[in-house]
Formats: sequence, C-alpha cells, structure tokens
Amino acid sequence: MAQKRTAGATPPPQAEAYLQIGEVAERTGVTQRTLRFYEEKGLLKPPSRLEGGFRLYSEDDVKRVEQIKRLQTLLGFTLADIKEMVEAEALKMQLHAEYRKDAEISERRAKIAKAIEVTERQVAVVDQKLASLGDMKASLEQKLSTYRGWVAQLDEKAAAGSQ
Amino acid sequence: MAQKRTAGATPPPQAEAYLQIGEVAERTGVTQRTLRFYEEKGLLKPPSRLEGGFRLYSEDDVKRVEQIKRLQTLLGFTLADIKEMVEAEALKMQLHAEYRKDAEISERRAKIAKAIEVTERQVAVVDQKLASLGDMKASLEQKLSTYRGWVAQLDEKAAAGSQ
DNA sequence: AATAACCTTGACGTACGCGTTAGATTCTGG
DNA sequence: CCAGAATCTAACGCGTACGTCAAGGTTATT
Repeated sequence: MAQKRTAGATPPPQAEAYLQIGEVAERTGVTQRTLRFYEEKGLLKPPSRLEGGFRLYSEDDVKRVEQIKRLQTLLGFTLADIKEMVEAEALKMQLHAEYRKDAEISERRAKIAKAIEVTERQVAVVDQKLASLGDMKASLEQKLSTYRGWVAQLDEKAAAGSQ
Repeated sequence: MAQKRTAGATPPPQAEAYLQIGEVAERTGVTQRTLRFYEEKGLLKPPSRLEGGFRLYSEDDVKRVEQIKRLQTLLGFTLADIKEMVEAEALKMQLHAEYRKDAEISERRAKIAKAIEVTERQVAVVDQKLASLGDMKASLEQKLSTYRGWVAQLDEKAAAGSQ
C-alpha cells in the first residue's frame, strides 16, 4: 500500500488534516506522555488511529490541549477540575446534537439547567480569583511605589551631597 | 514555676500575644503538619519557642499563613514561587531596617533595584493571570447566554403548544 | 503526683502530574 | 526490502505538598 489508511474502528472525520502525537506535542509544548496521560484521565477524548495504532489528532484536539494548559498553569486548576469543565463542554455538545431531535422537553430542560448551574459555579470561582488577583496587584503596586519613593529619597540625598 | 516562661534562645518579641501551633492551625484552617512543613521549607520563619520546645506564633505569622494559602489555592502558585515572594518581602523588611542606618548608598540602591525588579515580574505574572481569567469569564458568560437562549426557545415552544 | 491535653521529632505513606526507560511495532525514505 | 525514525503499551520513578502514625516530652488541672 502506497497510502496511509485509517483504522476502521475509529476513522478520522474524513479530511486529510490530521496530526500525529509528535506534532501535537511540538505545537502545544507538552510532551507525548502528557497527551497520553490526558487521554487516560479522560481530559482528551480517545483520538482516531491509523491502522497501526498511531494516534491521529484534530485541530480541535490541539485547541483543547492549549485550553487545558491555560487552565492548569495560569489559573491553577487541578486536572480533576478541568475534567469537570471538559465534561460540561461535552454535555453542551450533546445538548446541541439533541437540539433538533424530538427528545423529551423536560429532560432537555433538566440538562440545560444542570449546565447552567455548573457554568455559574465556574463563573463564581473565576470571580473570586479575579478579586484576589486584583487585591494582589494593588498591594504589589503599593510596594512598588514605596520602593520608588525610597529611590527618590536616595536621589535627593545624592543631589544635596554633590552640591 | 507558676508562670510559663519563654526560651532564652529565641524569646518572643515581648508581649503576651502568642499562639501555639494548635490555635494557629484552627484559625488558619491548615494542619499543624502544614505549619511545620512551611517552616521546614522556609516559608515561615522559625517561630520562638517555650522552654519545653512548643512553638509560639505571632499574629503576623497567622497573616503570612493566610497569605500563603491564598497564593496557593486561589492563584495556583507553587510553594517555591511563594517562597520567592516571601523572601522578597523579607528583603523589604531588611531594607526598611537599614533605612535609618548609614549603610552604603550604592548598596542600598542595588537592593532596592532588585526588589523593584522582582516585584515588577510579579505584577507581570498577575497581569497575565488577570487577562486569562478575564477571557475565561467572557467565554463562560457567552456559554451561559447560549444556554439561556435555549431555555427561552423551549419556553416558546411550550407556550405555543399549550395554546 | 497523676492524668488529660497538647506538643515534639522522626519517618513512612499518599495523591497528583507527569518523566523515563524498555522493548516491541509501525511508518517513511532510499 | 530494509535502515532509521516515530509511535505503541506497560511499568516503575520522581518531585510536590502534605497525611498519618509512632513514641515519646511538656503543660495544665485536679
């Protein structure tokens, strides 16, 4: 066979735009181990595979990895937290898929209500962090202005001494 | 001896306002183990002791523990990061103590410059986190409004169906 | 002086988030 | 068709941030 073929079990959407794990690792700055680890932990959906078993990632997968990294390193969420958020996202997709089908309306209501609840909790957490960070920034700038005041005083003394 | 006496090696400032580790733990919500751990790691200065070896903490120590916890749990800094910040704070105190003494002016300048540099880096980090959190909040609220739109649509259908 | 309540220093255990081989398999270029 | 690069699974290792005994010593109370 001259062409790469994809596994029958989990074919990629249908386009040519796939990425192997090495490329994803390079583009996202995480290691291959980390990508497999996220998959194990349910943070990334099991990607499609080549016949031989090589993972094939989509651009969406890349975006999700970047999202995970931001949540983790910049905002200090645990992977468990992030998994919850990812699952909420999956739920949203599920809702979207059901949107045009004739599912039970009350059931749809319940799911949406749940999604709203989860999201509102997330907003509350983010608000708390924003407030804390704001306080912190204020106190840091307070410190900076104190330091700069000291430098100014030293400058004055130096000027007075040299006259 | 009818009165508790403090150890000669490291007497507390001089007042009666001291706290044993259990009280500090209770007031800050961390465990005693955590307080000793922070001390081991240099995040808390070794507190004074009673003759028998019991740790005696000050109100300032309590505040520092609370600060550490905020930095850690809300903002996601590692203890190593926090140690750096605490040391910067110690440097500030050192500067303040030297402030009225006749230390070398150029040396003082250098120390202040260093403190400013460290603090500015911290501000930059905080700004990045603020920006990320802002983005995140916006996208969460975007999601919320999408969900609420869905609910509204369901409401419409229900109203139409019941007429 | 006995006893409870609190504290001490080890020292080993644990959960999280990956790092690091190891050995086999698969893919790509010549 | 085969060398060499990329990937696979499995499994043990490691740094961080503590938890959890264990075996005592100290302080307060009676």
